[in-house]
Amino acid sequence: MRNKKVTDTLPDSVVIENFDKFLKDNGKRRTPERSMILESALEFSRQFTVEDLVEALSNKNFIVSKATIYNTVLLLVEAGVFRQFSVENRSHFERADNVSFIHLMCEHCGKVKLVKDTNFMAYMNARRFPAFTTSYYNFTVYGVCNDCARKIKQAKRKRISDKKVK
Amino acid sequence: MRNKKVTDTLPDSVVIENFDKFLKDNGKRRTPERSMILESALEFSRQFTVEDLVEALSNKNFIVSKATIYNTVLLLVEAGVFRQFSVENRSHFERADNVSFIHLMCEHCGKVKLVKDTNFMAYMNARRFPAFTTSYYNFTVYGVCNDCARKIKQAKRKRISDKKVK
DNA sequence: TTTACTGCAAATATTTTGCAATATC
DNA sequence: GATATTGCAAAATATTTGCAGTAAA
Repeated sequence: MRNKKVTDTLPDSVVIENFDKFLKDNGKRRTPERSMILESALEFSRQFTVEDLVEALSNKNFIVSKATIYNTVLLLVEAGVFRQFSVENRSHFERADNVSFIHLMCEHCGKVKLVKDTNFMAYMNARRFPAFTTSYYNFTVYGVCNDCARKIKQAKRKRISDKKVK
Repeated sequence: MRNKKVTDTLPDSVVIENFDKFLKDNGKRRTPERSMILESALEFSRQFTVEDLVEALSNKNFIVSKATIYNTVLLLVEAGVFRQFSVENRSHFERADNVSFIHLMCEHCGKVKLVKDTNFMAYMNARRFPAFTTSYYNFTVYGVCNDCARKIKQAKRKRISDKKVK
């Protein structure tokens, strides 16, 4: 049982195959834009926004219009490859095979760390709710990461010494 | 244990007092707009949007500008009375004392049901994460409520019979 | 050759901001 | 009376849409 992979994510190649299949099955086309966008999206280890994608693509000198990026990420969501959610009224995306991880979101820098908790997952996977059919769940813990805690403490110290100067 | 109130939240009067204290402590003023907005916000048993508030207030013939409503709900969040989150890139608000409930969100109608799970709460209250200081958490289960499941089934049946007619 | 896709620009929706008039403390 | 708050309108931000030209199948 040790280290039995519960939700380690699919290899990228499988994700790409799955998306190709989705396109074919739905009479949609495989275009260089779509391939590049998926490839770049998979390079994010965590979540990303449309803006992040624009930047990542432009760093590779691959210029794609925003309309196409929006179109494509929504297609990826439809295909079940990524999951869309909303943070501060902006769409974020993350691999659909990441969802059963606990998300630690830092309220200060916005970064998300994924944590696996097999006890919790086992419990939740077995859990049923009355009059409700579960499709997936998202567990996000909000707080402050140590990096930011340190910065906040330093800033506070500075503010106090500034006061003394006055 | 039976029928123990679903949400053991604070009484509204206490919430109002807390907000008043927050205003006083921060050199802010108590205005009729702020009082009415808080009162209306507390009448939502679950989450609500700014648009919901506009409607609720206008039903009471209390016309407040959107700018003031935005200003006030953000103040309520700052005061720790409500929590703000984002669904489909729109701000939603809910009482901060609701957060430790499991949220069952119907992907079809968007309604949220709160469920208490003492096992889960006890586990999470004790849970610590490395290099991270928790402030609160949100556990949302996405799926389809029975009401919507029924509607979807009916719609499907209709589609099939429509096809036969063709 | 058909028609799905791309990219641009315009449209939409939500939230934020600047500022004059007003009301609270 | 000083200044925080309100409301309006304009600005900012993210996303969606319409459409002409382009390219995948």
